[in-house]
Amino acid sequence: MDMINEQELLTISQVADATGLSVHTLRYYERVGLIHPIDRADNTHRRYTRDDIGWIEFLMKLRATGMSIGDMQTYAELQRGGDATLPERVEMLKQLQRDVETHIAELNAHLGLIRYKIEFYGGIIAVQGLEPQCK
Amino acid sequence: MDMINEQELLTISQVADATGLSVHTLRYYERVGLIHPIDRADNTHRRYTRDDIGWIEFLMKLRATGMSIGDMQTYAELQRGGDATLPERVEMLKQLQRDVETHIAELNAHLGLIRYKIEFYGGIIAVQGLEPQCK
DNA sequence: GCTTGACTTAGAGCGCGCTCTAAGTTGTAG
DNA sequence: CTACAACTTAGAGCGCGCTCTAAGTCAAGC
Repeated sequence: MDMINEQELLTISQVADATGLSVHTLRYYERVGLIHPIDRADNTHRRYTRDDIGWIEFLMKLRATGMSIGDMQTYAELQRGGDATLPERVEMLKQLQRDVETHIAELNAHLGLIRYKIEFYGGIIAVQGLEPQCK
Repeated sequence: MDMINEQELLTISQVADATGLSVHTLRYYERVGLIHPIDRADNTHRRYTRDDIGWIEFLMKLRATGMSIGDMQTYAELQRGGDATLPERVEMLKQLQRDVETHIAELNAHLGLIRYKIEFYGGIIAVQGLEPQCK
């Protein structure tokens, strides 16, 4: 149906569409080493593989957890080091896990206060709405 | 025991210590309207009340949920409008609640992947550690 | 009288994470 | 042959949320 699917290679704008990142951001990520140097077709245009997309989607998840670009660079660098770097990567993931757990706990606590305020203010509004009739 | 507790008024650096914000940030928050113009002693130095601290701590919680300075300005402005603005403030809080709930759900999903990777990589490391002995 | 230290202001500067611009190349369609 | 669209690069610019600087005021202690 689609030539692109058959050759399994994607242009940068197709990857942008697929991931939600802009083409600018995709090039920026490659420039700073978050993505390995992408293979080229006709020797200039990037051609991404399905694996590249998988890695980019993983990067986006790391970002969404709050990991900094700097730490992601470290992680990407380790990844390129192969299995020998697995212990270090696991250590980074464990630290991230702790950070995210702490963050979620904090958000839940604040959520409790927000809900309380909504309830409390809601009660005041209800009373305000009643008063004119009561008088 | 402490004169400050008796007069219930605090200097900017005491508020910085109490809240964890820097004196720079406290002045910045006031400048941009997140904090109402603080009363002055000797007509220049700020003197914060306990209520001011309460408000600042609430601001910090809004920030920690990811609310932007812009939205906090809107909220602070409404707050100054008194009870008449309660419905609008409740609407903002309800939107914030939805956003935070969505964010927590996303973090939990990513946390699941992180835990899976820690497990998976941990397994590989264990096998790697065994191999030399097995040979 | 002089120094020290805590405060004041207006406004400049900064780190992060993109985001965009300018100028150029290449490939295809009309 | 020309126009157009999609890509390329190096590097500048931007929005956010602080963070800091410079210059000045003021009060207390030596």
